[in-house]
Amino acid sequence: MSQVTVKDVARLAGVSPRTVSNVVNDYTHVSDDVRRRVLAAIDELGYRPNLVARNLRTGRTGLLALIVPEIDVPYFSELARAVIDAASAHGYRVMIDQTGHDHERERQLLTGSDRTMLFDGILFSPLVTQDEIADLDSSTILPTILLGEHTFTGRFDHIAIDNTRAAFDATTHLAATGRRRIAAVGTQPRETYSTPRQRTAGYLRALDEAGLPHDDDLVVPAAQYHRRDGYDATRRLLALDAPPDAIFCYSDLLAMGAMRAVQDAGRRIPEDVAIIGIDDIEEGRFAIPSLSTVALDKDVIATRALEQLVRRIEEPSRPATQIVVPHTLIERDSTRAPATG
Amino acid sequence: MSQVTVKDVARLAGVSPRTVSNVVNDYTHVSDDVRRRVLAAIDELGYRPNLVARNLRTGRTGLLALIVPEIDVPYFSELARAVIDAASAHGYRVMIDQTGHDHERERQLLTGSDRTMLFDGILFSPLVTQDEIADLDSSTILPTILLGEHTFTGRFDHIAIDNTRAAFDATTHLAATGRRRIAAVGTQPRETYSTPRQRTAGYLRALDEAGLPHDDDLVVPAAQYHRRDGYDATRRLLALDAPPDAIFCYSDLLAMGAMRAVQDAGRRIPEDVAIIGIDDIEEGRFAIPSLSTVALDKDVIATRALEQLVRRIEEPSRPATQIVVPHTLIERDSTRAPATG
DNA sequence: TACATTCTTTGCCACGTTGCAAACGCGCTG
DNA sequence: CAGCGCGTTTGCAACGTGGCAAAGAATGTA
Repeated sequence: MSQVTVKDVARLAGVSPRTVSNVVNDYTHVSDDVRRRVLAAIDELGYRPNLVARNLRTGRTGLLALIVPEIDVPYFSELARAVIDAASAHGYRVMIDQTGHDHERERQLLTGSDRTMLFDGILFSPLVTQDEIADLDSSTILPTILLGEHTFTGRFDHIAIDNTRAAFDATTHLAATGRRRIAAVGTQPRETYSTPRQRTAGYLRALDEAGLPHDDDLVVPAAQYHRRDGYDATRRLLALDAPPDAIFCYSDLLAMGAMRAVQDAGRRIPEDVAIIGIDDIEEGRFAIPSLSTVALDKDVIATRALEQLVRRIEEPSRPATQIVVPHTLIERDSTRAPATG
Repeated sequence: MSQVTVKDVARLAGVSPRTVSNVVNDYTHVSDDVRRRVLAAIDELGYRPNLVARNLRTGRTGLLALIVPEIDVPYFSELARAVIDAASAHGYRVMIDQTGHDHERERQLLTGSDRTMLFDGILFSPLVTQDEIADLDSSTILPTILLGEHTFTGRFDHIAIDNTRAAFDATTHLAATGRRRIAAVGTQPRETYSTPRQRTAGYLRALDEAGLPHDDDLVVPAAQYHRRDGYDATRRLLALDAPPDAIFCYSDLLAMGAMRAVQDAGRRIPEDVAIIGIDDIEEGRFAIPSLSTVALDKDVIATRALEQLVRRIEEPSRPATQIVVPHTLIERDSTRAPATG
């Protein structure tokens, strides 16, 4: 456990500490002989560079922070996997923070008011905050990339999803299979959360274009996007005098709960009720029935996010950019057209 | 972005840098007047202590590494959530590395041969490595806690699960509901992986105690523990001349794939085939039918692991201990006794 | 008033590393 | 053989912080 330093290596190899550093950092002009001796000494002593010291000197830590609401929500764990892999390709490692849907905590994490100066950059996937972000002075915080929000303020780099369009596509798909009473699950009581707001907008527009009426009874909030919330919301929908024949859930996880609720109520999917989500989590592919969804390509999101972040770390003053990642409708068993139109 | 240091604060507050440090660290003997002035200066300049420098000085980083095979496997993402929360309670933050089932990478991560000296400790959940761990000299690496393995070598602190017993309980439960041909899914080609070996041992012992014969055809390997692996293994089982009437999967995720395969084959759960897993992931609670399982309490695992790790960080030379976390059989719909015994 | 005691504040230094630029050594050229 | 240039190695200093112990100020005691 005792720290072996460049000095120890230098002494053993019979060179200066500085030369050891040169070897470790692959400096060009090092003779083969010296390199061999130094490497042998490193090996013998089990020397490992102290990253903290190195980073104090260079100002880089090689660490990024990924901030998500909850890591055990499949969308975020799948995203985290992609992010960690993408970061690894750029030589970075990823620390994960959870906000637990807590506004104030999101803000703290983002401004670094507690987690100071230990990271080279931040990847932030805000579930809830929006206005707060706009208030922040982007020049005072670390290089930051926002993931998944759509409203672009010009202050932060942004890997966005076209939420409105995704919701529109999902709802239109349901209408195209002959559904007439299409419910939406996942609105939020707080108006400020932009993702659900955008999805609701897309849902309503799709109803308009399909010539279907709006029905407030069919638009149900979900406090968080857990299976349980989808389950509860769907039970409420099924208890209506005129229950829906299709449910568009604002996330796949909500949809998993919805599917369970429909089957618990003794109704069939998709014959009685069709269900579609957004995210394309692995779980939906193996669900019974398999879940139709709007796929967000997490690998593309992660790859683009890391390109942007690395670029911004190297050039902090560059103008903020926005990238919209395309999505794809994936039709599976949960929305197959029923035998009778 | 430019770094504000104690010196800047000291200059503005009209005190020495050292005094600023005293204020920041809540040193006892600081006059109220000075404290006020320093805090005001900190506020005005937006000073944030540089953790890298602090950590270089104190030798602590406040960072832990959590090493798992894949973060998007629900068991590990749920475990990660618990670990991050538990770490947070001790003032630590958690960096996550994925081994991707890669032996050599597990070894590298564990010995820190690349990730040098940046963490105060390691939480390591090895899916595969076992012998390698035994070879390591525990005194040369960071404080490390192993999660989930059972074989205790006395070299590392260990939060263990009684794998043998868990598998025994699961299999015995299937036998108790009248199943006669109980399959096991999840053995590994490589004999060295101890978790599957222990589970197989428990499975076989349960068969013995229930008076059921062993049948090699009913013991199926799964390369990794993904839904797809469970699906493929189960298809093979169902294609047997004498297919099983119950399947014990070595993880819930395997079981999710197994359930899908059974239903794709037009057979009913639990009437034709009962299925049980291990892990108690949230997904299984909402599956259709809901999945019986052996629950491993991830919060307890995480809490105990952090207690141990913090203790070891403070006292590196203390003897290694092992804690076995209890498990619980949870009966749900996937193993309800069929109407006819 | 002189001295002991306690409370505050400070200067110096080191943590382990790398940037900088100077120094060294060697072979080549004129 | 002097002089030059390139390849190689090195000493010094600094990144920003906190440990240490001593200096300085304030208070209490004889």
